[in-house]
Amino acid sequence: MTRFAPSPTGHLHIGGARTALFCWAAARRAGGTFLLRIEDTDRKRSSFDAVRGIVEDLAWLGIGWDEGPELGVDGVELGGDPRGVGPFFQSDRGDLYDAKFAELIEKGLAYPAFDTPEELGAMRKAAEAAKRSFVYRQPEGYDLAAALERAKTESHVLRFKMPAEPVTVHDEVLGEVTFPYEELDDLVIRKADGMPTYHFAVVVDDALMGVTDVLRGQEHLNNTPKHVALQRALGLPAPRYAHMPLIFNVDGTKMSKRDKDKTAKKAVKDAKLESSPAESVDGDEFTKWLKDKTRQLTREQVGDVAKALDVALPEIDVEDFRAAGYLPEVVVNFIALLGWNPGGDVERFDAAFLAENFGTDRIGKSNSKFDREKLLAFNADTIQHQMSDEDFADQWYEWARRFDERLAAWAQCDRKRWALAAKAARPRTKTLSDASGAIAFAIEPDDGFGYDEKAVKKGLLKGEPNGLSVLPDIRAVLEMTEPWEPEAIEKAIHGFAEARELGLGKVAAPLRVALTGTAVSPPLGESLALLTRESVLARIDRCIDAHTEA
RNA sequence: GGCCCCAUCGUCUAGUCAGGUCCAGGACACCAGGUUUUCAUCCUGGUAACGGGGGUUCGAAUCCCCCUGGGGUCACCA
Repeated sequence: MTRFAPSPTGHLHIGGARTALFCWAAARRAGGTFLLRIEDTDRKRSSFDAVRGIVEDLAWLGIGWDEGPELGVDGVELGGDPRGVGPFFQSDRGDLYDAKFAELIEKGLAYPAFDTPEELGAMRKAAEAAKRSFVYRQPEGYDLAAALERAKTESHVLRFKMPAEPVTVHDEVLGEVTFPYEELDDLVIRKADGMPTYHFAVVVDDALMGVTDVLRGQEHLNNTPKHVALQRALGLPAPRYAHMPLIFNVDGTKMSKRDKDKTAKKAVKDAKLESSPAESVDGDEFTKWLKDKTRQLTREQVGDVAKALDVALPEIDVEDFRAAGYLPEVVVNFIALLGWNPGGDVERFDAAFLAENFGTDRIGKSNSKFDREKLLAFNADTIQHQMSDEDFADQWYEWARRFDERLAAWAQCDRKRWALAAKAARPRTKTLSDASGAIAFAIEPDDGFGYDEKAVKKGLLKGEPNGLSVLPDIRAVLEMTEPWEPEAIEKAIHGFAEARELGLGKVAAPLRVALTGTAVSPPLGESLALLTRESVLARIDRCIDAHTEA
């Protein structure tokens, strides 16, 4: 029994996705159950929208939960509560926690505390000055009965009375780790608003839900002795723990939303912009944001700014990778490799392989850096070498429906042409979002593009005979070519080049300029077939017109 | 700063637990050639690492200690 327990305060971070993936894989490998629990005890920051987003991201990655909130994602119903261990939103579990609070108070292991934030701040400062950790302890001469009485009318928190002994944590990845009592404090277990803190809720819920294996990030290692102490105090079973290494940017910084603001700010400064390039960001906000290094725009706003400046933002959340056109199976493969590997030289595998081979014994101990270059290489390899044209056409279309409406509309109006576009684009695309670049010329109106100067010089004007002079003759051939399909067109062009004893480049180059305005396009047969014959002839005429005077 | 964790190519890592088969293997990136009508592919080759110092041992990337370096954590956030 494993669980993923996100706090719904934002999008699913790529690191969180890896945690979820490993929990899922561990359960699958063991023939166990994977459970989803929503840790929404921070009522100010939690939202159902965030739950929705996280759940959709998990589903996109192919990580389905056996037990948990019953939610439909893309028509698939997930979750359920066959054992009756729910509800799965911590905010709905108040009665369960209250019973445990009462139990601890009765045992004399929990007590109310009335310290103000100012008092606590002063204690922290004192600890810092004394060069030791801040550790809260029950004051000398504390009168529990009096405090309990006072707590009836006064705002307070409930603290756990930490037993005076060291705690050893048994970790599947790191081994035995012992924490001295001097580092473990009387932590808050119930906030002033009555909600349990994370430490308390996680211990109670894992036990009540029968969780046997907890896999989480190494940032939680220092929390674990607190959880273990709480389990002992409550007489609850302890799950097995496996703490995994963390993921950072290549430069060693944390992968955080802030990176996007940083990138956008740099782009704005490089472009020497003084006013907001995006409608969603008003002038005042823009100036403040630009001046203040720590200030952040919303996800949508940064996106708008970046779009206006045509810069790519670093992907941080699962949603970012999805929007950037990475395939879910590639993301799964890549993040699995950050901290786990099956041994030997194997590195390309799918979720099914993970489900069969995953084990905490092969989780690494050291942190890793997220190298987008390698992710991109995996994605390109998958698209170009492991996918069929049909499969690519479908996935690309699904992507466009969500992230590129104009492209989706174009795809919609002629499915046969879309299949051809996919065939032409697939061998030269690395991500679904860059795929449209290869066939963009076909979407433009016939007179909707300009001519690249270099391409014109080289493809049209240079040499003897020059490309421009070849155009009328190849036009005549194309006028007669039947059927208007890649193979026949290719054959006609080759035949023409041979008959005229011209190198193929001598024909291809001017055609590319005429049809795309550039020196680059997919193979000619496919490129021409993507356009109608009328379109091709019109573009050739326009090109001849445009360059004959010059 | 206290406590805790970690340490193999630029990056992800195999090898470490059971020391010799490792003058350290794979992948991405990079460099050089080649194939290709453009682009993208593809092929061949190459550069590149056991953080430092002490031990233990016939023998250490592998075991021990110290140092150095990196990271986590020290909330009424999770």
